Amino acid sequence: MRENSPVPTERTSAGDPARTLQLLWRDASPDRRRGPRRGLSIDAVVAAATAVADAEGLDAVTMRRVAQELGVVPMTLYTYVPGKSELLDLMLDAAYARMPRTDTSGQPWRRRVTAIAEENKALFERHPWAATVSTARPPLGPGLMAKYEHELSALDGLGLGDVEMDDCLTHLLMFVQTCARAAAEARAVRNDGAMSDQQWWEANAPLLARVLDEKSYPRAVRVGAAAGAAHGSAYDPEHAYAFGLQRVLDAFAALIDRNEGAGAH
Amino acid sequence: MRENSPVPTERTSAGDPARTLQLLWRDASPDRRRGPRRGLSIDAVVAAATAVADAEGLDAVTMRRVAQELGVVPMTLYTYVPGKSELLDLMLDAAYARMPRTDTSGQPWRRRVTAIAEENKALFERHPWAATVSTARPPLGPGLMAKYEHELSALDGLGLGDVEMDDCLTHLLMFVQTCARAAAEARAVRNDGAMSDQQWWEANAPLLARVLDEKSYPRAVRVGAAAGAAHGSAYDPEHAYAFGLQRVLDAFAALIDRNEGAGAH
DNA sequence: AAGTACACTGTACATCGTACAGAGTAACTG
DNA sequence: CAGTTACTCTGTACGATGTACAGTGTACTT
Repeated sequence: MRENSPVPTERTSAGDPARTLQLLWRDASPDRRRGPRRGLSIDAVVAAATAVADAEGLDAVTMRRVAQELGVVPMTLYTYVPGKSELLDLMLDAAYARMPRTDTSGQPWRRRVTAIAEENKALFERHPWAATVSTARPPLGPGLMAKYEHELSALDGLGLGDVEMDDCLTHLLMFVQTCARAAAEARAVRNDGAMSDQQWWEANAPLLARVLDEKSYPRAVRVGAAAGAAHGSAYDPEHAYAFGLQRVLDAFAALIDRNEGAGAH
Repeated sequence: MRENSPVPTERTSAGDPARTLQLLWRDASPDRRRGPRRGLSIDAVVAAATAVADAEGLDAVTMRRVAQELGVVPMTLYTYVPGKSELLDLMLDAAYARMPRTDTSGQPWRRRVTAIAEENKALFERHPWAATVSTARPPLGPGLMAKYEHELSALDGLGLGDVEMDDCLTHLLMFVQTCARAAAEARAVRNDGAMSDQQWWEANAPLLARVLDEKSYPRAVRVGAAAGAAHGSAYDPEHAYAFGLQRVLDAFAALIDRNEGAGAH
């Protein structure tokens, strides 16, 4: 039997924001700490948690598991990190910080924007869990800041206003993250139960055919069949990304042209 | 202290797919059932769960809670539904089924597509939890089918191929759902802890100002400030939706024009 | 009247984040 | 040097969750 429950979106940034910021920026108040020397470091904890998440998904990242990975009892982690949410914040910001940022200055804007999309896609491929961490109240750490600065530079000089630049970037990043999340879910479902995509469709097809007559749902049946045939399966995340990215680029083109037209007069 | 853990995306469709389909289509094998009469109905269970989810969010939807709402012991629910995932499937498909579907035939395509977006936006406003339920392996019930059929009709007759129609619809729906999810998360964060958005920023501002010098992140500081000033807060879901929808429409326009151009010759 | 399939109940388990209280250690204070 | 204090690390414990499993009683079929 598979777990069939809601897909949890993990929240970040729960506790004291100031403390969280200090952690993100590694602003350890260098008071000569008294007691025993610390056996670990924040970075070690973050690295261990990230390793677990990369290898086995976010669900496997439990305080118990991370502690075990570090040869320590679970509660020990709480001397490094206020709680699990903050740990996720740190993981995410660290992942942002590690992203390679290719310099595309001088290249045409479509290539620049595509590079941003690809960099984010690569992030979510290396760290699928990152796509499923909620970023309401994002981790305002050095990683996110460097990422934001870098990505804005790809949208600079196109005649967009500051707010428009932010809007466009948000739009693009939401798109890439949504694709990554969908891909991660698709992968999770595939590996989850004993049931492959194929088996699932084979199990559903007969009953579905009986109940889904072409008279009631003519377009749905036709288009669903066409789409299913085009990409091999019910849903092809890679195709959705490729298609969607072209749409986003077209949309930006229209916006830029409009601004140029307005600016030209 | 707030919960700071990952935001769970609930999964659907875990158990036997055939059984799930039977439930979705209410294909109760009408074998003369033997034992005592059932005190409840699937619809009652789904309605109770939906009411809880609407009022208190998906986290409040536990088997214990739904059972209590129905004056029944938790395990009783399992005689109506194989598990929680299937319950979520049923909730979602029922919500799809209830969506009002405005007839926009004859109207210009931008208005038709906008109507689709608005209908989905309204769904997620009435049922915020619906945006957070994962739909890898969506609930292939009558609600989804009716929704799919209806939405395809808005994209019909524009010169798009069948696969393109599906791609466009997927792109649009992913966009709306992502906005709704972000809005739901923003709302959750607001109501979650004792901390309002304002308090959070006020708590963060001093430390952030100290660490975020304009030399290192010139664009980020400038654009971030501009965006924050434009909409009142750090993130304005309503604005992101309005902006993004125009982009999606522009993108569809480009695709349609291209097809017309190709078709014209 | 006997048998059977089913609805419903109660208890129980593993898992999670983390509160809380204790034990030991190193630096500061005198 | 001794005493205090702040800190690290540990062990135990709690409430919550989905649901497996083993009853208990009911209404239909034979």
